[in-house]
Amino acid sequence: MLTVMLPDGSRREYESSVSAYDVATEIGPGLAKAAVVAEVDGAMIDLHAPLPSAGEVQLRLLTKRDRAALDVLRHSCAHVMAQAVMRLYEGVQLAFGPYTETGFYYDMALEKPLSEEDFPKIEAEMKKIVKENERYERLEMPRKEALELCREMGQKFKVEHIETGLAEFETLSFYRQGEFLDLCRGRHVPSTRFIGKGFKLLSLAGAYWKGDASNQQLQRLYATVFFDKKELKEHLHRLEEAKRRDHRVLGKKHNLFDFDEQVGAGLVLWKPKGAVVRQELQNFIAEHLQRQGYGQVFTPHIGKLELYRTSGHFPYYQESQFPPLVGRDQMKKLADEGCSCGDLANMLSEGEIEGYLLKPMNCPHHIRIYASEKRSYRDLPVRLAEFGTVYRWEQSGELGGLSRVRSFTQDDAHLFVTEDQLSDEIDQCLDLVKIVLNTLGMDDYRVRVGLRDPNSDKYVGEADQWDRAEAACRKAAEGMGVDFTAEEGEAAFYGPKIDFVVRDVIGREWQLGTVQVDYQLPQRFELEYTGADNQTHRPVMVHRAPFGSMERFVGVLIEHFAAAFPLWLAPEQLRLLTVSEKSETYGKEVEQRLREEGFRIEADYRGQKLGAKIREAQLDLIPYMLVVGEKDAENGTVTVRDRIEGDLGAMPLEAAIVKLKQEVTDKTVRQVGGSRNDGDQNS
RNA sequence: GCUGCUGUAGCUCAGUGGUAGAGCACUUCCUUGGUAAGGAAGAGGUCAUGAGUUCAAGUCUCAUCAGCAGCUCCA
Repeated sequence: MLTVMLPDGSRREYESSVSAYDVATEIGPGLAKAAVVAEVDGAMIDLHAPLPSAGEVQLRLLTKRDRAALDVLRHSCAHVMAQAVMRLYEGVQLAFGPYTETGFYYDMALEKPLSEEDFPKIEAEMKKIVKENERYERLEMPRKEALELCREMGQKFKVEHIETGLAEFETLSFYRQGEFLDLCRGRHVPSTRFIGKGFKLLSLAGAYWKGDASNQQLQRLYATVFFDKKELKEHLHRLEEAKRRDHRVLGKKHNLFDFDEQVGAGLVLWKPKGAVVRQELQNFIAEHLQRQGYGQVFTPHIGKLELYRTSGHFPYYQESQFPPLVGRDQMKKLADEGCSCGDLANMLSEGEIEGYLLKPMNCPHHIRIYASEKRSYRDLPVRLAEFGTVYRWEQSGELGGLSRVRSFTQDDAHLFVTEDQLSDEIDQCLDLVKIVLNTLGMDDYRVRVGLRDPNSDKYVGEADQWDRAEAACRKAAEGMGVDFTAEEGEAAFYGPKIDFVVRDVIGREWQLGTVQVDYQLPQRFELEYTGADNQTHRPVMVHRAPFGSMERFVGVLIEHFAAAFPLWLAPEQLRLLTVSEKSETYGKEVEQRLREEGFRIEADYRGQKLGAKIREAQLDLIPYMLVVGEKDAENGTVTVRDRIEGDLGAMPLEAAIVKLKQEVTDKTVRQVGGSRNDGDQNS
């Protein structure tokens, strides 16, 4: 006898074999119709699969309101998509077809590659399959039979997967709907009818078999599905909305930065308006560095290869660096000797000839500053900060907007501390990151503690030092009072780290602020200090950058504010608008006064109607407009218009200055509440 | 780096192998208007670059450069 416990606490008993669907039918035909899949003792099971014949189980029936049911639907839809493709095209080899956070994909190899022009045809075929309402039928068989079956079907990826990834499984499952049969763990909706009309093919991309770049590249067909068409429409609408916040689009529209083919890929040109944002952020950090006892330094953009041989950056990370700069005389000599590029690379690696490197990191330079003086424990911590520009040869396919560039400026600092000071110093660094994020109202981030991957050999240093450093990071993260995840394989090659990770508008994650603990570089550079015991000791290093890089941070910030910056960051804080050309003289007086007070102000004296000037200023996302007309000239007032609130009325110029200055000092972040004043009503 | 797509005016984009187009922006003139678009005229192009096919190429082919999506990578 089987006892079924339901989430509401009720229980039902069955003598004969039943499925979750049978139970649902008994409870009510409405539930039976709405049920998509079931959960038995926490494990997903097909609705029509038989429940155990005896004992007691917890049963939960999932409907389209459950997120887990949506994942199942998407997985089922992936099968339908594969089925459609196989009906339409020859020689389709299927790889994997899972659901994702927002949809699903199927990786496959075809004789003739698909293009987006094929989408309507595939979608039409999928509609047909949905209408055919084929049942998803689960088949289980021993691995030998499964292997044989996949061989017969000519599905070489499935064969390989059974032989490698699924080597430990004795029994394998397949799902069949209509003529389509696929190796699959499940689960699925009962039949294709459940998929409905809320699906859409989205894009086509390349993907490597099993995610390995040395394997064959497949075609990945991206799509999504929702339980109803309305949800699909909303999803597509959200994607469109996100595109409007894209920093690459807004950066161009508002003249913040640019890229230029002639300058080179991944090399940012900061235009005056973008430079203001970056400079204000730097000033903001610099103020906190001063408070926290940092010393500001400047170092060159290049350094000898010897420096990076010592640090370990060269030749091991050569492929992500710009190639070394070799002296002219040396190049000539080598050329005369008939030396090949390969020979040159070898000689550089071996240190037989010297060269310079565009710096990929600032740490070695800062280390040499530390080493330039005899240090006592009384000097520690030594905190060296620099907005240091570094150069990395990112793969061409990785470049994108401000998020991934080949030259970027880190708000970098290196702390040289005693073992005893380490914990407090890490805390102080984390505080700084939190101050930055709080000030800007960015609360949508996650914290990641990056630990070494025990199976990799890319790390340098002793295991016990790593253990201590990792423990210090964990402890610091715990002390922050926010959720964090510890992730193996996310450490730097010299030590573990604590990263602040945010998402951009298209859902990609970016590491911003970072704090890293390092026992290795002090050792490689043989750094020392004299302790209270008059013995020589080795300092520990902390690398930290609250923004990460100015480029990436500004990129994220543009998307965060949709380019409508708070007053203290706005490239153009104020715009003065004259009601008519009669007020130009008074306008110039007011403009000059505000400029002297330190505001970034522009004025619009054109013979246009006020309404037109206001509209332009709104679309340009100017925080405050100062309207001056003949009445203002008489009374010595300005009529303030807030980008968000609208007309605030006339006030004496001096009163406006006080108000605006206060908002700048407070770094106030004011979010748009209304619906029509975020400047993109027209786009 | 790999796969696919894209590159036309400052911006967003039309353009059938046969004389280069629109909207916005810009310039000039008219309008002097108090809180989201006043009117008229004008200027603006090596169709990314280089080769090829063709009587003829923005359009077809190839290469290069750059961008986009995804994959791989990110000290």
